[in-house]
Amino acid sequence: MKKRDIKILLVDDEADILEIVGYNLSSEGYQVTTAKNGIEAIEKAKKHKPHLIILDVMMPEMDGIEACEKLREIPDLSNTVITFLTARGEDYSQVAGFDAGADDYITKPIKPKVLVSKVKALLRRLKESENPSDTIIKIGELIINREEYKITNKGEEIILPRKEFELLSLLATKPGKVFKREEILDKVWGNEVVVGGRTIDVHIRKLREKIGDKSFKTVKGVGYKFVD
Amino acid sequence: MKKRDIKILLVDDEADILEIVGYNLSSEGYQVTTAKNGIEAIEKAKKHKPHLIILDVMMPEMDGIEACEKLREIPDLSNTVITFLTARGEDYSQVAGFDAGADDYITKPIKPKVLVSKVKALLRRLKESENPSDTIIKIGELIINREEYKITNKGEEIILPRKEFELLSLLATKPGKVFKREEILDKVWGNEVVVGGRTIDVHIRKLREKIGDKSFKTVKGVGYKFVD
DNA sequence: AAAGTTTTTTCATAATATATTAATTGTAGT
DNA sequence: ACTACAATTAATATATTATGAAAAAACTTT
Repeated sequence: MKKRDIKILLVDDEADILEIVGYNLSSEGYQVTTAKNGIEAIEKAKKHKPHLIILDVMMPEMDGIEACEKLREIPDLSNTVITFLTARGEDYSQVAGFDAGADDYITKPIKPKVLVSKVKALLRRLKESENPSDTIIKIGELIINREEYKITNKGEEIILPRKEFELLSLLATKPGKVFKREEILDKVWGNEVVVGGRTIDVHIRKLREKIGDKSFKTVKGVGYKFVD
Repeated sequence: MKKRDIKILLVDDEADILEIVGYNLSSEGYQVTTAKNGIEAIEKAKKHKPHLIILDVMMPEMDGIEACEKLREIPDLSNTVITFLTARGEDYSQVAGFDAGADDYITKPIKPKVLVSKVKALLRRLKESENPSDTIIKIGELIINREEYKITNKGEEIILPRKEFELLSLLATKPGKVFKREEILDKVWGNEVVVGGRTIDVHIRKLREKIGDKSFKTVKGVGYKFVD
């Protein structure tokens, strides 16, 4: 996601703060919306679906904690990061804040540079969870999550030992392609390692048991392929 | 960060200078460590991870510039400010110093007041850039406050030793993700440090005892993951 | 500086999961 | 039906982790 597509909602009852913090974030390229109390915050949050909400704890009308709880109940905002603005040393509000569903807090007095770098950090977190691209391989009903070393087949979670996992990963990178035994040994075992001729078969068999017989096709004299 | 938590490493071959400068900084409330040559400086820097290093350019054994280059290569010291002590008018060493990665220089003869105010200025810079990254990590009932080095599990506060804390922090940054042993060593221990193969297991065990057995899943042959 | 405490690391051993082999049976393709 | 290769099964070997206890190192307190 590009920086200028990131929306931040800034909530504080002091106009000064809205202005200075808003200015700093805007000049970083973010889209900033402001609200001056909890009620307004919820309205605007529903409307704009911001990625990050910066929420003052002490506010008239509806305080930050209450607002946070309400915000957390809005389904569209489940991925939104919420951070509190709190006076230094207010331990109570910090703890209550986390119960209410906040992700972080920033202490007043606010130093623009600190704030901006904190915002960047929070949004980095957001970005990371955004692209699970190449760590995940999906074929039909089968999902291979390389990061979590986890397989999901027809919604059912399967845990495979390392070699099996890697063998499956390999075959699944190109469904339909026949992988020669040699190639499999090379990629899964590493070609220095010498293993007997039937080792691959055994692993294939285990995969067949766990994933499904028809998914693995034997090509006699050549190798194996994974089919959809 | 509180003043008394700020560590300064002072490096000079002249005992007089160590004493007078050290005294002035200590009485300002900083934690001062000293070294009398470059080699010792590197050892102590690795050990103490100072926030500021004041380094004499002219020293026996290993001169300041060489030491500075070496220091800059230590990963833990990437945020450390390094400043040179140099005789007035030694233009050459000043230039070379910046190439080597110094942030500032102080000219001899040293006037304590000037030095102290310079140090304060340098550390102010540090504070602003102070890594405000993911201060809070929250997973289910577990809250990790990296700023305060504190864990709260089901409302109960837990104090963990550094290594355990850092290991937990790492795993918790991506629940579900399997962290390879290698990666863990790299991020928690720093891969220059060599520890035996079973060290990670032992730390995981401690975490299991303290946080809960089911939260940590081992993936044989790969590593460990934190699960919700 | 010494004694005590906590944390970190190591090491040996047990427990377990995973990988490989080997022997046997099965089967597709000529 | 023969043959070459693959499938199967169970037994065996190997690799990897868990655990307990204790040494070493790092910190604290006196």
